[in-house]
Amino acid sequence: MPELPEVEVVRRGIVEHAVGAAIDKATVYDGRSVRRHLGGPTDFEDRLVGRTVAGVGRRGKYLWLRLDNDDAVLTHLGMSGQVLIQRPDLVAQKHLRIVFDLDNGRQLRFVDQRIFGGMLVSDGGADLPAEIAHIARDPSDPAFDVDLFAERLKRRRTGIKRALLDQGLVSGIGNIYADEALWLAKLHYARATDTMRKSEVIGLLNVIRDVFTSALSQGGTSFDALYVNVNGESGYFDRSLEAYGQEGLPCSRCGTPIRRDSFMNRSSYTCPACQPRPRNGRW
DNA sequence: GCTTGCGCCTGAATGC
DNA sequence: TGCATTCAGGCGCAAG
Repeated sequence: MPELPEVEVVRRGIVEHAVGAAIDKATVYDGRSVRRHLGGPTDFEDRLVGRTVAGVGRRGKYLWLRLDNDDAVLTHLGMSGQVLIQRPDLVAQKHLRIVFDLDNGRQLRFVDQRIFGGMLVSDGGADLPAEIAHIARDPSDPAFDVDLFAERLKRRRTGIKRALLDQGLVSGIGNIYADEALWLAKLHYARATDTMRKSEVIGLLNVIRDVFTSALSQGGTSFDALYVNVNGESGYFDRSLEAYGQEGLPCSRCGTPIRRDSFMNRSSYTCPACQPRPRNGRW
């Protein structure tokens, strides 16, 4: 699924290939991809015709097209979403859900196999859509407030992984990203947030930033004018994972087999030696 | 107010 | 072979 670096790559791709273009026509092929747009598919389409894309914003894994009337097209890729900029004559993808015909001779296509993602028109949301005002900044955002984050962690009564996955606390971190960051920082997912030392919090944030930065430098070259890369299998799956999905394989630091635990209806991977379970851990 | 768990989806992988 | 079941995941929402 697209992780934070991939979403930023998509944002930059849209900036390059769609900003300044007007939307001649919008077509929703699957209403489920706009289910969060309360006015329904027809209203969604109608409100975009004639609008110009003035810019592209991002908060966590959410993207939005800033429109010239101060509205926004809020977009989330979910687990399998792609945004493609293509020629209109290219054959439609199997899971093509939404198409914008742009006046620059291109189409902006939203393709999403599992429909966990979607789009909606946000009233007056060009600056920051109200629908995502509750989403925190990501650790690579210059305005991310480390002190505030550490303080809020301290007040939580939960485990560090839950906290990392809570987009209201810090955004952009999914299950894979969380497991890899915790492995790098040698922290167990059940570590109680209120026992975290400031230095540990800072170390964890630095690890997350490092992964983001290196992924971004690699992802930035992987698309051209006709394809804004959001390949669902790119990014993390191209890199070598240290913990996620490595059950039974030796930890690259110490050789202990990586273990898999069921956690929050999904999997968590840890090195039992490098990341020992805390005595007073919290889920 | 905070924490926890469900349900939305598809298709690949697995089980019988 | 073929059908049925399980699993993966982000996020909104409701229940605790």
